[in-house]
Amino acid sequence: MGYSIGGASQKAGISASTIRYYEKEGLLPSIKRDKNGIRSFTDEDLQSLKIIECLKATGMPIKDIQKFINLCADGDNSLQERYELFLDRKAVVQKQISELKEVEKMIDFKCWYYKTAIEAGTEKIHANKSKIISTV
Amino acid sequence: MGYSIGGASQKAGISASTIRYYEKEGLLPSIKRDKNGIRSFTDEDLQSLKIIECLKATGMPIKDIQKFINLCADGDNSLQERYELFLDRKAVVQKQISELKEVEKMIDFKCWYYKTAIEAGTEKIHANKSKIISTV
DNA sequence: TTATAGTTTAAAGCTACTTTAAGTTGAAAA
DNA sequence: TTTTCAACTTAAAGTAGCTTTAAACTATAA
Repeated sequence: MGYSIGGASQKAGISASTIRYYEKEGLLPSIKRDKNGIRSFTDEDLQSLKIIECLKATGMPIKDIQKFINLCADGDNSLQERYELFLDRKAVVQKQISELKEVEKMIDFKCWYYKTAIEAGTEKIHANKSKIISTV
Repeated sequence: MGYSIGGASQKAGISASTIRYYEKEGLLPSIKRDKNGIRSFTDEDLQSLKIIECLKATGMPIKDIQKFINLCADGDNSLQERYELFLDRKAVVQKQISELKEVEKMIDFKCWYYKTAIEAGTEKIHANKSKIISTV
């Protein structure tokens, strides 16, 4: 029987309208319909959605994901190309993680900045550190 | 003298048009202009840009960043609120990091999947692992 | 003095969705 | 049996966060 779009949406944690949009953009070419035109999702379709979300999480544009989906349809001919695609994505996601760690450091600093300012009753205690601290 | 928008753009690693957009959205209320209307950025303005980028990196919408900028103008009255905002953002960024680590794991799996498939000459070696592996 | 490089604004274009509107379908309640 | 309700369908419009384009202005270097 498969899942309805509502069921697939719940299982995948993606809104139904986003799934429809992905299908329209060619990211889900294998989704079947019943005689009334209602979509029926298999477990494989849900796995495809997971891969799509994974690539999207690395910041890959929809059009590039669509190209990857096309590569999959090419079968064994595109194995090397798909391998390299994931090697590239690994580098991207590692960069993203290290950038977010820097962001976390900055946030930690701001937490300290405000905590000490609250204790002192005023932000002024951090004055004349202009090179290090902005007023924003 | 301060920096021109081009100089600020280079220093901050943000495009000039994005900076203009941020100013228009009220994220940079303190940027001065010369008599001809040309923007002049101080080092403090660049620091503000860094904080904006930091909040944006946590996925904070422009409108919420704008609210934070307004809080800053409230001075010491909003210290507690700003502190809590950064505590929230710390939790968000930590979640983002752990999610990206999961994404990296999935990519690692895909790298292994394609590497072994290339060695075998075909993706078929991974057949009947349907619960674990999708064809996409 | 005239290029050219950089600035300005407003408006249009783009991506990745989300929301709305109007219609269809199947099952449960009256 | 009828009707009502939730869930599905599509097309089109709306939104966020930029980017690009067009037309105008300005400072400096050749």
